[in-house]
Amino acid sequence: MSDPAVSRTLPFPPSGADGEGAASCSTDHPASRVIREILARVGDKWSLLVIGLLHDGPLRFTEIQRRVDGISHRMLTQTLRSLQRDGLVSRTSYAEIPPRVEYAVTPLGRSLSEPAIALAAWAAEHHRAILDARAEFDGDDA
Amino acid sequence: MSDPAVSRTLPFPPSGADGEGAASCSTDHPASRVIREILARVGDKWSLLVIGLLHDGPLRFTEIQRRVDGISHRMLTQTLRSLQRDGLVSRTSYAEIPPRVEYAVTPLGRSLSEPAIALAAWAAEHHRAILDARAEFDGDDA
DNA sequence: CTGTATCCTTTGGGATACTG
DNA sequence: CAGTATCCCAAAGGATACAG
Repeated sequence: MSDPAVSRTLPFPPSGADGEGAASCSTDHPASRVIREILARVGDKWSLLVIGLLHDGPLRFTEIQRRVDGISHRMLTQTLRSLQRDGLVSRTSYAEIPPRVEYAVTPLGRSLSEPAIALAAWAAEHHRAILDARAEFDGDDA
Repeated sequence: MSDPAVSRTLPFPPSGADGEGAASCSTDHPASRVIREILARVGDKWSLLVIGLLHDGPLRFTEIQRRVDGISHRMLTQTLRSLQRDGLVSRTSYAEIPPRVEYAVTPLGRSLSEPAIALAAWAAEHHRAILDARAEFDGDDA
């Protein structure tokens, strides 16, 4: 893990001290935009799931659908298009009958796995604590 | 391999060396549920934003609303309730007139900032690559 | 098998008015 | 100031049918 200049700062400077400089940001909330963009990209219901699944190796359309439990035909197509568009997965179609298409994560997509896994690890670690807090909040009127 | 010789466009090992162990999907999909739960929790439009904002220190309701650009009164209440319920932020109300309520991140909420920041760092780092990939995908029919 | 288009239900979320 | 409730619209997403 390489953490060059991204020290343990907060995602939100109190009054807009910009350190990212990702694009043309002349507005007031630079880090907000960053977080918003991640969420817009991988915050949907299936993207991270597909990325994680393909981490093991290339898979065909139907195989992905079989493995990602609950995803609809429509959403899988849509998710894969979106990921492909952003350069996170690659699509390779073979001119055969019946048609065969394989999807694989790109290096960029693979690099996303690292923070994603970190987040998943956090969830796994604190899952119980959240459930406890929730239970206490819900039925605390005792 | 009973596979016809078709040139693969991508140099990808079928099984990457996974060192994390937290989100590997090879055997079952235990990570799917975990990822789904995180996304359901912090994948919404405002939760991470509020968590990040409160990282600096406790803030009052109106102050949060002022700082999180674009959030509506309704969504702020709802977001704070949700975060409080999950034990990520704490709510302290002072019996004064006019009423004063302060919100602060709990240790649990603070621990979430770390992977969240990692994800934000990833986004900042690869933002340009994504934009490039997208531009190429969109207007590639030249 | 893979992909697109249509339909329809559910949910997220903004605006606003009202209460303590 | 902080919170709740109502209304309403737009986006997400599932089901299905159809095409290559």
